[in-house]
Amino acid sequence: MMSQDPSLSVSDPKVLLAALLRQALMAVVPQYAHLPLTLERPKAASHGDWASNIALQFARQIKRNPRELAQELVREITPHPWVAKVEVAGPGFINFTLAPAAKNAVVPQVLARGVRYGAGESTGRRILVEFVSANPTGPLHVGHGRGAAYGAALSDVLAFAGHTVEREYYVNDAGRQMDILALSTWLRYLERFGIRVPFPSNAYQGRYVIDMAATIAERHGDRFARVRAEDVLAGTPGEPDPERTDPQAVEQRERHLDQLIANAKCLLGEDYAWIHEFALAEQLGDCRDDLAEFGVRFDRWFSEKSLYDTGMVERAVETLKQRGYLYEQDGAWWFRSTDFGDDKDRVVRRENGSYTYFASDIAYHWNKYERGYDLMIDIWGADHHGYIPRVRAAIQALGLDPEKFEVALVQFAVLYRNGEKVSMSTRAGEFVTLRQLRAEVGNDACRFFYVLRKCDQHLDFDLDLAKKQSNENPVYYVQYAHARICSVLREWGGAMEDLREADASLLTSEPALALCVRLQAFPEVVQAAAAERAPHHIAFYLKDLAADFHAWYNVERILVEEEPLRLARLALAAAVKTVLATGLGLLGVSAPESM
RNA sequence: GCGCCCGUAGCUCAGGGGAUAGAGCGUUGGCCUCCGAAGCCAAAGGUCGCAGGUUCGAUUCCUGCCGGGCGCGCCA
Repeated sequence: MMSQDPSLSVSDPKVLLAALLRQALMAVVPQYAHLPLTLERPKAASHGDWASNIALQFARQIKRNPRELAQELVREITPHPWVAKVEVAGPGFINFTLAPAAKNAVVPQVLARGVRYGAGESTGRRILVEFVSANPTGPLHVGHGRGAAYGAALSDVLAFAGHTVEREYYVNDAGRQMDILALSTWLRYLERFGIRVPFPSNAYQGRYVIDMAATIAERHGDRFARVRAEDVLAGTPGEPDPERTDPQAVEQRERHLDQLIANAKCLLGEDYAWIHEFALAEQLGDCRDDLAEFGVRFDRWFSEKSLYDTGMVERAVETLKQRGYLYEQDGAWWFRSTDFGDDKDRVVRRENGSYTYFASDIAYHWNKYERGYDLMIDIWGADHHGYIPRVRAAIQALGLDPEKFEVALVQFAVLYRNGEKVSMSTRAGEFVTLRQLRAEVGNDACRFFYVLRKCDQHLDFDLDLAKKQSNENPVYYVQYAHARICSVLREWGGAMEDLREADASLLTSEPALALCVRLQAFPEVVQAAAAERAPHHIAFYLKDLAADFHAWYNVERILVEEEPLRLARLALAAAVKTVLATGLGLLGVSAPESM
């Protein structure tokens, strides 16, 4: 692992310093030389480029005065051309100041590795990321958009960090919600033929349902309309007063809807399945197209229905029963999730014999485990947080390792226009769709804004800011830096290959070296973003990188007369361009050559 | 009531057991004979919600409170 002679073949200053410190520890306190080392970038420039607090952290257990220990360690640190200064500061920090050569050495490294600069070595870990997984019962809205942007960016960051990542969308194609969609479509279709059944308040209100009904009518005429309104309504309790929100009224509305569904199935026979499938295909196709246009792709669309078809759901429930985690009460089968810390036990099989959503979800997660991943990350809306304990409980009850299961909760996104909240009501069908948002602000701004916050933070999405094509908009700020570099490279007109030979040691100004240090930090940022499941680190890094570039650009001319210096500066600019493009790519944002 | 998330500059937010707490926007003042001014530089702006605790050291960790958001179905 650690080189015996750190002066040889070290390309990363941090690795070098760690080795030097380790050697010093061996010399001073050999019995504690195994202690974990900490090296961090100090906030204040006067504290050097890297600082270690080991003397402070271990002074007590070594029973030494921290400053003295630090001084002794410093004396034992082997001189190295990359290290300009080592000093003890404050209560016992060891501050390292690097020589310019330790910083500008990053430029040829970036150019050599190109788009792979910053990529971690393959870990061999297989990670499954499941995200979006919205019911295909209507268009994706802005909340789904955030989950999509976060999941896609996280997946890409994990993959870039060295893991083997699969992206999956769980399609809820088997439940009651799909029946409600099929019913809604059919009722809208009947309306076209003058068969007036009052449209239930809890059915899908959206315009897209009417559109689907029109499509069916165009293709099949009145094939599904040979019924009478009274037959459709037969046996329904009717809808209570729309004003009523008491439990009885809510319950009656649901019964009303369920009876309509039952009647539809009965009246349509085989044709019901046709409408059901048509609606599913339409909505899923729409969703898929929407996400593809958004730059979000999946390796697998996993059907909930397939879990029933292959008997997985039944098998999962039976297994839990055999293991003694189920009991019968009120005609339903309950899972003892409280045995594993859940607030209450949960129904897996209803009184009427049908399985709950939870049952198929148990089967789904079991299936994921059987596929042998090292880690499974589910990305859910924050409103599902109460669901975590029961899924984890089921995993444990099946004898699976809960450590391999992780949930990232994504908080809501609230849109603001003209400084005011854009109101959204799912009930009235007045929600802003992801499509509308993308059309209004563009894919790049959407993707960037969505991942600008950590996922557990509420997101205020300022539409006006996202649309602005100016310096106020962070997306353009970063993209502008990229375009600006492309412009300079065009102006120069040479070949990238020539830049690999450039003498980066000529880069010695403070702004140029600061930029080099920023480039050096990129691999660390990638690793941190992956480990913390926090792609927003990439976004913030890109803003910092762009800022450092603009600052340098404004004080030093790149296309100077002297050939070696010109090539050195071009090489630095090209390295920045490479990392900007890589980082933007991880977030699904384009890196324009001009704008 | 219980659970989860959040309280950091006027606004939106990073950060996080250490040394003087950061960025963008907004405000104010500068910088284009010069590679893209969609840029840069500078100024101003803070009791890191409140109170205890742990620690050599807390804005960071723990507890309690206050404030905001979201959940708590034989829905998915």
